[in-house]
Amino acid sequence: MPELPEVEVVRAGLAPAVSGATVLAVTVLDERALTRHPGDGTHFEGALTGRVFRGAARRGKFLWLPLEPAGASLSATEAVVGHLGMSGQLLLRPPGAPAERHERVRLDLAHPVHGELAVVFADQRTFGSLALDELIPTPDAAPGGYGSDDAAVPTQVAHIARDPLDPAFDDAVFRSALSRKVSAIKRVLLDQTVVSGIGNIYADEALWGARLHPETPASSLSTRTVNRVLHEVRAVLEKALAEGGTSFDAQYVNVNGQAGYFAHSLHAYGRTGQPCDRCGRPIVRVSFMNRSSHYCPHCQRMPRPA
DNA sequence: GGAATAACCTGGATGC
DNA sequence: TGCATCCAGGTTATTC
Repeated sequence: MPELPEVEVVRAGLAPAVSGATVLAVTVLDERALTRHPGDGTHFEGALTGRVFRGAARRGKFLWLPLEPAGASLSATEAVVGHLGMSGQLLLRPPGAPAERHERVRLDLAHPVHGELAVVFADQRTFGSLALDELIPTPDAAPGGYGSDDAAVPTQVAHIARDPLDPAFDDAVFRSALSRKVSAIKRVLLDQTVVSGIGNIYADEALWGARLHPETPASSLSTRTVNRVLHEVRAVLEKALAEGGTSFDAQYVNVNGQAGYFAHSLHAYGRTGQPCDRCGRPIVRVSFMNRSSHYCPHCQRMPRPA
């Protein structure tokens, strides 16, 4: 499932291909891919055709492609915002390539150096989406996301917190937010308004690394423990990024359709019944927030109530 | 206002 | 073999 490392791999692959490229044509095959777009498919096609992309940026699991000002919107700044949901893929294909399975939207581009190419948005479970959105200034005047120097962020991403790998991420703000949350630490890690980019896989992995039970109340954690959680979150995200992300099946691939290798490095997620890499006792799986939590009941014990 | 829960969605895996 | 059911989970609307 695309979390921060997977989305960053996609962003890094898209950036050189779309920067400076002109949109020749847009084909919307399934309007369910435009649930976040304010208009219909025809509007999306008309609004994008002829526009020029400036690059590719990302915050958490959201990525966006800023556009050069054009036509009536000379004074406005806009971007195509994308979210991969659970199964979305953004693929680079040669012009005229046959339709991908579950292809929803195709952008035909002309790049000044690379020539013509197609950006294909394919999505099996249709949780992902594309949208044309306005860019607004960031409150802290720092770059809106990784991959862009512009202090701007799409309106649809403005409520999302910065991710732990963002140079502008404020550790003190994160510690303060946790101290006010009575919810379980895993629930807080999945809350994209507190810290972005972490999904079920990396939350389980970071908590395993920090030796914390997923149900531990966030507000009960000491400053030292919160720092340990942050350290583990960053470590697991950076390692996953270096290994190209986590792929269990065909649901996550980079822009060239290749899978990542981080699934081989997992310690907790998806290892139900297998021995813990620290103590050898079996990893357990429990239901949590309509999904699953994987942890070692020996290494990650629930603290006793005060 | 904060926290918890349900709904959205498709296809693979599993059981009968 | 075919059908029904379960499961995966990011985001958001709804409910408490």
